[in-house]
Amino acid sequence: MADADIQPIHTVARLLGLRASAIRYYEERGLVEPALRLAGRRWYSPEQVRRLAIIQYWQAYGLMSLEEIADVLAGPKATRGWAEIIEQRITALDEQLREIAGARDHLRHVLSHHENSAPDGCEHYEARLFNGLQARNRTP
Amino acid sequence: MADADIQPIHTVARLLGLRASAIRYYEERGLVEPALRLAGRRWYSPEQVRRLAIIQYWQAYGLMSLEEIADVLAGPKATRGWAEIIEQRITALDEQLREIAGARDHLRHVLSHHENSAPDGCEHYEARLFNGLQARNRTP
DNA sequence: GTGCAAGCTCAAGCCGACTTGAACGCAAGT
DNA sequence: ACTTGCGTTCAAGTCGGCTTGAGCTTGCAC
Repeated sequence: MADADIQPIHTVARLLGLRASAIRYYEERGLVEPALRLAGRRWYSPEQVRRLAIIQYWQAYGLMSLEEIADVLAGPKATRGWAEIIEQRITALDEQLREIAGARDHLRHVLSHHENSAPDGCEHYEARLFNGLQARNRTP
Repeated sequence: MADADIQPIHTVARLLGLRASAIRYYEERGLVEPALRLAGRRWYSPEQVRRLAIIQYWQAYGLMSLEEIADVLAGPKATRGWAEIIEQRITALDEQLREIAGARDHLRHVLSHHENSAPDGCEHYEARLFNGLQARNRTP
């Protein structure tokens, strides 16, 4: 019954909505390995499929780079900064949530107040636009 | 007094936290033009600076591609789908907000429940991971 | 008038995340 | 025996968004 769960690359790819080439690429980058190779061909166990799903999930919308995912998946044994990476990510995601919500409201505003004009040249923008700026310019 | 508001490229770049090369690139892609050229050199009015700020704001976090921003900035006169582009973006941003919030909670969970183990191999994941999958696999 | 920093243009390079193409391997069906 | 159809490797290409480098021009200070 255990062997029935093991799947070839295209099956996994189709299940996850990935291309086989992407899976091979993840392997090349050290993120995942097939459970087994038969005559050179890759076979994946449910465990690896889950791992691929995690990779895909974390990587969606560019939330984490493959390298960061690799670090996190390697776990505490391999990476000193494991928890730190995740904490940083959480902070970054919170920031990102605020930014995106702001951008969305901003677009809603454009839609409701500027139906007959290009969206630039409106004073309503100023505040939001340049608030963001001040935040960004603290660093450089 | 109006002329006092007009600024050369590096001043604008510094103000916005951009590189001059990025501003030239935006111009090449048709997103912005200097108000004036003196002996070939670019000078920007507050209007253009605002436009650059908009570009930067919308482009942050890959929320919109430069091409989409160009379309939206071109306005109703130039683009039939102006409002549609923005509506699509709003929808996409809402979706993105949900995804990112989910990912953040997910990471929080990893942090609190897996301090001593690699984050894969945990059943808590399954639901969220494969829910997302089902959504993604409706299309292909 | 001589330097030299800053600007300009144009082409090429870079990064991440893949995809694509060429050339080949292996196993099953007819 | 041979074709079909995935599979494999490795190198090179693609895309977006810039950056960098070469080679030339300008503006300003001394």
